[in-house]
Amino acid sequence: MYVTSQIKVNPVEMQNVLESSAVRSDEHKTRKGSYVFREGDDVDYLYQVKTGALRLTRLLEDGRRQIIAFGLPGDIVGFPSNGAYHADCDVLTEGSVSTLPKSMLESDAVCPQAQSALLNIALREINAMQDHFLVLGRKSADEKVTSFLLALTERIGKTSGTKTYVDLPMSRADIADFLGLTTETVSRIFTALRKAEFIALESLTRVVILNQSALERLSEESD
Amino acid sequence: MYVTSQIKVNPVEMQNVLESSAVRSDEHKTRKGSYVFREGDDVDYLYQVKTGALRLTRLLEDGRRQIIAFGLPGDIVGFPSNGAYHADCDVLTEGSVSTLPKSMLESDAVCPQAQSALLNIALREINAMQDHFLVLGRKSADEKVTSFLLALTERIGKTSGTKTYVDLPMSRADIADFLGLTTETVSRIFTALRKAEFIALESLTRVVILNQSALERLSEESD
DNA sequence: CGTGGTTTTGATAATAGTCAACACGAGTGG
DNA sequence: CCACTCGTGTTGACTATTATCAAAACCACG
Repeated sequence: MYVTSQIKVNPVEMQNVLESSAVRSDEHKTRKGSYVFREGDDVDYLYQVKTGALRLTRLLEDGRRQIIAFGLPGDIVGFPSNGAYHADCDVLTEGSVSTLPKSMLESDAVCPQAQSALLNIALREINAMQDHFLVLGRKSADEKVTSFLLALTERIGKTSGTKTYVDLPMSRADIADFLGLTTETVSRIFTALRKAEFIALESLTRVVILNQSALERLSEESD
Repeated sequence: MYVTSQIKVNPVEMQNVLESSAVRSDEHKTRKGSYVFREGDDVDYLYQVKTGALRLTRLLEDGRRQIIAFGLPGDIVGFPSNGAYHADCDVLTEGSVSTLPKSMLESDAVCPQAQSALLNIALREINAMQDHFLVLGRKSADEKVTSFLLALTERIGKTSGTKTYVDLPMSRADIADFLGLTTETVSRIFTALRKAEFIALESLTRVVILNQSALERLSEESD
């Protein structure tokens, strides 16, 4: 998951392509805090998130951390580079993933259909990552946080009656490491948004969207 | 081209796969300042840079600019999303590109070999972009500029006798927009590196690497 | 109810941005 | 061949934003 308002494609559709293909997809549970894979491990599977949330992390030698992406329902994670995973992946919220065999990636294509589907997923991933470049490179802290909240709401927000809210699967520190900020800055912006009554915090993790259009304006303010 | 020290893969190898495949690749010249394609255009071809340099740009509504990547010899640009290009691509230094028909991307695979090669290229692209996230999100201005110079030297640097140098195909503003900085900051860092005698500027665009190990240290300083 | 981790808040500092002036170089036309 | 101009790059003074460091508040959990 990236901060992006890309054209939505029905994820179910793609999922179907993958499942209808001769590739068996084997579902299993994810335990909070456990690792799905680690950087450098040989790639055995790709994973499609069914429920719950994953975190993809890379580290700089000195310990600085960048969260590459969050894995939310529908996302496919675990794209290899030279046969190995290139990020750590652990579980933020328990749920389940289905595995796709790595043979899908190989050139002696067991199933060209599946490979084509995968190429399209990879292309969409590239597009989303490019959007995230804009966020990381050119947006202010407020813009980053507000566009993050909006994108997350888009993906996993819920509506009950007239109220729209989103349960954050990740900590403030995770949000900071995803957006290239510090925990304190993220926290301060949450507070400011709360004081402006653009959002409310029903709990630490439940964000109620009170004024979506104000957030949208904030997320791309130019002045 | 991203700021990254990824494992090198022989680009010629991949090129061969693509050319040996039933896909004819048709070479043609690029004129400085002209556009190869624009954001939103329907994708007709992918382009592999033979010589010269391209620039891939995306804009925020308010005009802020982010350079997504530079296209240097060997790079493949023009990956579509939903059938359209998602960045502007213009020519920084005249040279030539070869075109690869978009049919390579399609599922009724004319040539599964080529599609598999393409998937691998896309996966490598994703990997390189993830590295760039670390640069954009977690590195200081000095680290950004020095790692950029090193990566560029790696890609298109030349050695004459004992001297290593690189001719920058892009302006200071381009570097700034690639790294999420301002022109002034990039310029100041160039000056500082020159004063520290880590680099020399033989001309505005020719950077001589005087102290590579110092630059390497700077590019990942932690303090 | 205490303990440990996360979040929030505050005070201060550092980094990079902004705005403005000046320098430099390439190309143009007198 | 020498101004002149335009675009790009550099430098300086100042400002703003965000990071840092430290403390307090809050929550979750045993």
